[in-house]
Amino acid sequence: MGSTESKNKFKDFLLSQGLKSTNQRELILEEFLRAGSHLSTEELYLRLRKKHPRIGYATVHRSLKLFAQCGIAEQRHFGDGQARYEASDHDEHHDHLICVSCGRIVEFEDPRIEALQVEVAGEHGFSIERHRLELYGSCADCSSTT
Amino acid sequence: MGSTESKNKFKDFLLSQGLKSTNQRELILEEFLRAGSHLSTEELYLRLRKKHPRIGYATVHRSLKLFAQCGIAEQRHFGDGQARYEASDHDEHHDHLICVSCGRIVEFEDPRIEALQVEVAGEHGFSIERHRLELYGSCADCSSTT
DNA sequence: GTTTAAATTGAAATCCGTTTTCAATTGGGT
DNA sequence: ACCCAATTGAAAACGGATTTCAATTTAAAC
Repeated sequence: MGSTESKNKFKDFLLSQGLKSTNQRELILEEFLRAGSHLSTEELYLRLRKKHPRIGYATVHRSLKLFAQCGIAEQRHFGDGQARYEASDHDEHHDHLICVSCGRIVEFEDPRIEALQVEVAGEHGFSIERHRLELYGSCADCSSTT
Repeated sequence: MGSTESKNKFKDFLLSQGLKSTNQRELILEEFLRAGSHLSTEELYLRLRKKHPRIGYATVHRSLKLFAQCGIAEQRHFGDGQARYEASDHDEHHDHLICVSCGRIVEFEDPRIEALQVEVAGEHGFSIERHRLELYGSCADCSSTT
């Protein structure tokens, strides 16, 4: 999903919900899209504060929730206790590789794994809505340094 | 891992660490093993309190951490914001199916998925230490009721 | 351009699960 | 029985997420 596309989608969402388009929301969305992946609320807030010191944490928090509601962002939890958000691609789902040493996060997808998940769930009578797959280990850089 | 086996392992662990075997720890371990799977600290605490009102929440919390340290329990997070503990089988790893409607948690394992995970990680230069796979959907009971 | 009602904002307060503090108690080696 | 270290439970502290509320801003109506 392109940057412009996300912005339009967000505007449509605001309109459809009777919500208002504000300067803060635009700034936060822009920084969110620019910053790239897997930011926590805190991290995004700190980045924004450099250029726009008057934006409050609560507004960043609320904006991220709106982004998630309207489908341009997704909330993730990687076990460090804080929520992270990523821009959503929507058609293509992906999972994550997380380096336990340096914290690097790599996205991947594998249709074979997805297919097996559906199969296994079916064997237990479940129909899957969504899933979470995270692989924790050492990335190439960190493996070689040890 | 059997109940007796877990208890012995815990006692060995306590000894090896210079920690003490106390009445509370025994009671908490027993209830934990009896209660079965995926309890939160709060839930275990409430169960214990019925029979042993003098056991404090903090002690339950600390005991669960000890169980995890010594390998007879594992901490899990299923996205409802609180940690859950399950008795660990140790040789056989398993993943989880979670019913989003009734909260039922089913364990499963699939060597084919595990193998693919290793393969995919390798393609990105990662060596896996551990992983987390959770499938969220509707169980048979809840699917039929809708 | 004004007016107006409703939504939004930011600072601070609150929430809620987790973890720590600390004085009192208990375990277990001597 | 004595001693010292570990343990306990109540309460406080913690940390991230969320809410409150008075002041401000939006945008629709006039």
